[in-house]
Amino acid sequence: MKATAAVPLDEILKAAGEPTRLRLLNLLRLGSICVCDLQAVLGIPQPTVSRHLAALRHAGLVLDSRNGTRMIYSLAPPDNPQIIALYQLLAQCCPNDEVMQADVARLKEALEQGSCRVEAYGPNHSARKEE
Amino acid sequence: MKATAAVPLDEILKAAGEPTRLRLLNLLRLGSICVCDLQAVLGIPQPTVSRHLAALRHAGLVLDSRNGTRMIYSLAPPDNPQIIALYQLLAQCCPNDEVMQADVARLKEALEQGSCRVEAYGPNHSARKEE
DNA sequence: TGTGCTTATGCGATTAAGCGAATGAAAGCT
DNA sequence: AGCTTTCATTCGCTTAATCGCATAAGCACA
Repeated sequence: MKATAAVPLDEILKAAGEPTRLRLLNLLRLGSICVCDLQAVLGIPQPTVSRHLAALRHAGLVLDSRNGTRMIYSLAPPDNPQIIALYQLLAQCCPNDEVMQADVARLKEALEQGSCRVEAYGPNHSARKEE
Repeated sequence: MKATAAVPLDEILKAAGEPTRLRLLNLLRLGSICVCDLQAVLGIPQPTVSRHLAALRHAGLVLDSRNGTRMIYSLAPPDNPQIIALYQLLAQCCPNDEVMQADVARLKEALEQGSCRVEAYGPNHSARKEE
């Protein structure tokens, strides 16, 4: 029963080392979000969002779970040193980034309007890993 | 007098998200090392080492200084949150990597034989930044 | 089954990354 | 100056990454 299949550190950093994927990771720090909401916040085509999310999933950085027709994405649980350290890095650096600040602002605005739904993390959070 | 010219986080992660560059960063955690010694430890062609070091330098992750015919590379000083967080990540993850363990072992072996020279960090450490 | 909504994937084109081999460039030594 | 050592850069090539567009696949509901 292995954890996240031990993704090499260079692959983790490569997955995170892309502007759009960093924005996705930053948004997912707030909770689980579906693809269409992520697309709306980022303002980029849906296939692009989906592909970047797939890249993050292959690197073991996010998990997905289906809710009806929607795929809910969330950050992978910090169950190994690499993920833990990366999340610390995100927590320290993302709040200083203007683009990410704007993303969070748009997400919260959509939240108040009820046009999207961010599920906060909880104990009963079943999500499949990898592939 | 700005620090490291504020390299975006995604560029920093992209620079670090490559196997050879990660090995270079890990070795430089031990001190400043010249190109030829890095080449010997990694066992890869010299132009390849030089190119990867240039990529790390453009990302603000390493500094270089000339000593005679040799270029001495060293980790950039942790003068901003991004660099600090990255170094924490390296410190937590690199010791668990077998390849990097072997690199360090080879470097220390070369050190004992006197065939290379690692300069530990000190106060009188002048190195030029960027370009 | 058919329709609509949401997400994933295939395809083609563009761009970027990486490497090997050769060449340049800089410094020290005789 | 000539030679050696050390390092950077160029060229050509191969491979990988990214994107836009179109299309397929999965689910819900009538």
